[in-house]
Amino acid sequence: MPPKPSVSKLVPKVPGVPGVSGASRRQQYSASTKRALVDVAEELFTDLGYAAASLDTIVAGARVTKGALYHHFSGKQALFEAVFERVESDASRAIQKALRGKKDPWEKALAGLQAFLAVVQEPRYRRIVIQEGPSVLGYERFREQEERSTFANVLDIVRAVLNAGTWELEEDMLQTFARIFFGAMSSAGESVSSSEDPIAAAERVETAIAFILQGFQALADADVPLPGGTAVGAGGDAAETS
Amino acid sequence: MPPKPSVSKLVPKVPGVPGVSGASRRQQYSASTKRALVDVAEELFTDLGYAAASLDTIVAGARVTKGALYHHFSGKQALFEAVFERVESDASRAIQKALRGKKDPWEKALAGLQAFLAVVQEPRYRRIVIQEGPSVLGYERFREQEERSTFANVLDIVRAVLNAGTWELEEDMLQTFARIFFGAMSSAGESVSSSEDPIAAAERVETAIAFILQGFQALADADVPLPGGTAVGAGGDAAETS
DNA sequence: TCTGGGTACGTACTCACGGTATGTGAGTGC
DNA sequence: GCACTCACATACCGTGAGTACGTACCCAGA
Repeated sequence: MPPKPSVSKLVPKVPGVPGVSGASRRQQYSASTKRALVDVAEELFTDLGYAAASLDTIVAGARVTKGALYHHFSGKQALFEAVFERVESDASRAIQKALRGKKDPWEKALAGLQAFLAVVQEPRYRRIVIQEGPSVLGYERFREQEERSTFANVLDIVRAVLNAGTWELEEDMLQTFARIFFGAMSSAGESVSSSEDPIAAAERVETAIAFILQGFQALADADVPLPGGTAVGAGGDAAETS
Repeated sequence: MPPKPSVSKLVPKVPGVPGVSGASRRQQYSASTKRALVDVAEELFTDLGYAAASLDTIVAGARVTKGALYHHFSGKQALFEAVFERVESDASRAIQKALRGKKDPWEKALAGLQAFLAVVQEPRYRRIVIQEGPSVLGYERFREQEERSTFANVLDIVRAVLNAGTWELEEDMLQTFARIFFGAMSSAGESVSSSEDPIAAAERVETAIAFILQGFQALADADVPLPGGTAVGAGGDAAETS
């Protein structure tokens, strides 16, 4: 049996401010419902997780039907990806904003660290990007996305800090350091936000990272080169305590 | 209609070595099918991921039915958890084995780092623990598990290294440092195993971490205290190149 | 040796959920 | 005013997790 006629429900969800929009009414409505879908999806994915957030619940929350959803997105994963990208780009912008104006690399690093720690404590970032991202998108796609947003910021900062030392790093090594710091801060951020005293925990993390950076500085001052070969062995000798 | 009688299929999957096992035949058979389920599940979860690995496929692979599965496990998630625990404990054992005999903290750290990097490149560890773990188990449960296995090793190493310096660290700070290193190495491990030249990438990671540890050592030698307060500000001053 | 009980499954089913096929009316360009 | 298409709504399907229930086999006790 074909679908019943049914009274029209195509009413504008948001009237659309007549300010700058040069799009037609149809386009405005369409964009509005699409945004509504992403909004609701973001909330439900954050609260329930990807698997537990059903499409029925999402479309109900956006007051549309699955037809609308599948018109705008190719499936559940694509919807998640849209949410993911928005959360990511928001995070990236927040970090860049914190970096604005900072010129000294160490100051920049500290500001970036604080901004990153703040971001990583947002429930939506934790859940959607860190927790569910890798398993829903697959690690490859996840990494691609990260690469050109939040991770790019970290790479920037690390580049600034390390090039401020006496060494000239090659790109691969820079990437490695950036990966290490990125992972360190992600993990630290998780532990901060799941701590019972997040403020104190955040301070500890800042202290720890700052300490590591201080170590860099000390090595730079002492003109210690980055060992390029196998491991620490070459210039490091058998290092006892002191 | 009630289920048809059906010919018996309860044949031993593994005859059971009569060596040490003091259990009855029934118990042996039971344990055998349970192990078979976990084996197949581990493989399928690793290859396909949690969501894409259906229970039907798993039980078919283990040549049993869902009845058997639900007799041994309360559900899909419980099965995953069993797999998770096994992978985790294997990893933990591998790391502990690498640490055996090492007395010098720095040597111990390097050995632990190498072992961890090796573990984190195993597909099953990457997929089941790092990738799917947090989203399937939920971050809390995931963390609990990690806390008493792989992370415990890292904490151990960090404790040894940091206490080898001139500082006496309080427990919270140790945990923070351990978290940071744990995250750093997880992330680094991921990047290593998804690199097109994993060996070179692993070397870079070792170099980077060793360099960070060298920084620690330099600070220890210079009797630099761990700043307890807010940030690096105090002793750091505006550090230009050199 | 027989028998009752409990363990270790097998079978058939339900229900929720992601995805699809198809219909339809409001906008839009002409 | 009219055809056409876009932006949805409706009804349906397949799959897969979980469940209810039945049964064969093992083992302990009499």
